[in-house]
Amino acid sequence: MRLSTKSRYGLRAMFDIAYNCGTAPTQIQDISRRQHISQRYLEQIFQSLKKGGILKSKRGPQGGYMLARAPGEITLKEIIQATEGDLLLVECASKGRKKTGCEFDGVCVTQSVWLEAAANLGDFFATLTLKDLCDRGASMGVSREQDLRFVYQI
Amino acid sequence: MRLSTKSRYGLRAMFDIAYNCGTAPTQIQDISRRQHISQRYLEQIFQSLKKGGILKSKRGPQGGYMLARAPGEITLKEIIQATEGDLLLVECASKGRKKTGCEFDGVCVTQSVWLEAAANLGDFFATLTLKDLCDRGASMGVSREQDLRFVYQI
DNA sequence: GTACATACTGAGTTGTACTGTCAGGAGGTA
DNA sequence: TACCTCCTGACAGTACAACTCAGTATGTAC
Repeated sequence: MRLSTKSRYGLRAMFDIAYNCGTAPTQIQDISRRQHISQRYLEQIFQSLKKGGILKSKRGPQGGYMLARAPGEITLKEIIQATEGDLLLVECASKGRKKTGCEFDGVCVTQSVWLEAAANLGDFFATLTLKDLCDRGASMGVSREQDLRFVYQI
Repeated sequence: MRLSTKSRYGLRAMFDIAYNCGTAPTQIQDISRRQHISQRYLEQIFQSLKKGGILKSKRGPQGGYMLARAPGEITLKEIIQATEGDLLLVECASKGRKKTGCEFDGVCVTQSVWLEAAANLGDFFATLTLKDLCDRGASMGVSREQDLRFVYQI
């Protein structure tokens, strides 16, 4: 049971934007450099996050990506759901979706367990926001990069 | 993020043993038939469960598999750990193990999140035992198979 | 309206781990 | 000795994750 790298990278990138930049658009190449994630791959991940409604983009010079809402309003659950597609532990526990094809669907003791566990995990991630991560970062002393563009623009 | 089929099948099989049979050895072919899991594949899974110390086996005629402890003493956490190998959400959050190779190891905000989430999930599975599942099965009205061997042995 | 910077899209590639299958061996019981 | 059951390791196929690439669209500045 592993989260895909899309979730791991996605969370790191979202944190990176929230932590290093305020409301200014962040370019993908900067995030790529800071987080050591392939630029091309990040582009792909960011499309998922955009579809999830938690990331906005702006094209052209001085363009880039920015959070769609305030960091305190974006939960980790949303981020993981956007990158992972869902928050299920097993395929057959997709409550409310169309039939799963499992012959034991509905009369399976373990199915109920997977459902509860997934809900449990979802609740945990829902309690955390990007702002919480920023606070952690600050207290852990994670270095915060100055936005170099302003330096050169003086 | 999905659990492997080894965990799903493993839990189903453990439940099957606890639910359908008491202390008598259960043969793999019976479990295979009831749970619709390939016999060969089950053998493989059961080796993991044996290594985890929650399943015992007996060879020869009237042999089979039995729970190593009482159903109330076997938690789902043990079962999943035995089949899954661990209970991590990401590779880099393997607390206490040797270095993971991640360049952000130790100074990563997200790492701490994955650790907590995994601990959370582990705690959830630790609160449930096979006995709990049997209770659920009974109240859900899951059919319990009579042990056919005794019928034919009259 | 040209040049440039940035995001956007979809198709390709590669590796590896999951999900089994198979053949044969080992160990008990009668 | 015969049979039953578990045990083991090797093997195969397939799907998916994890990227990579080429090219396109769209916005800003001059």
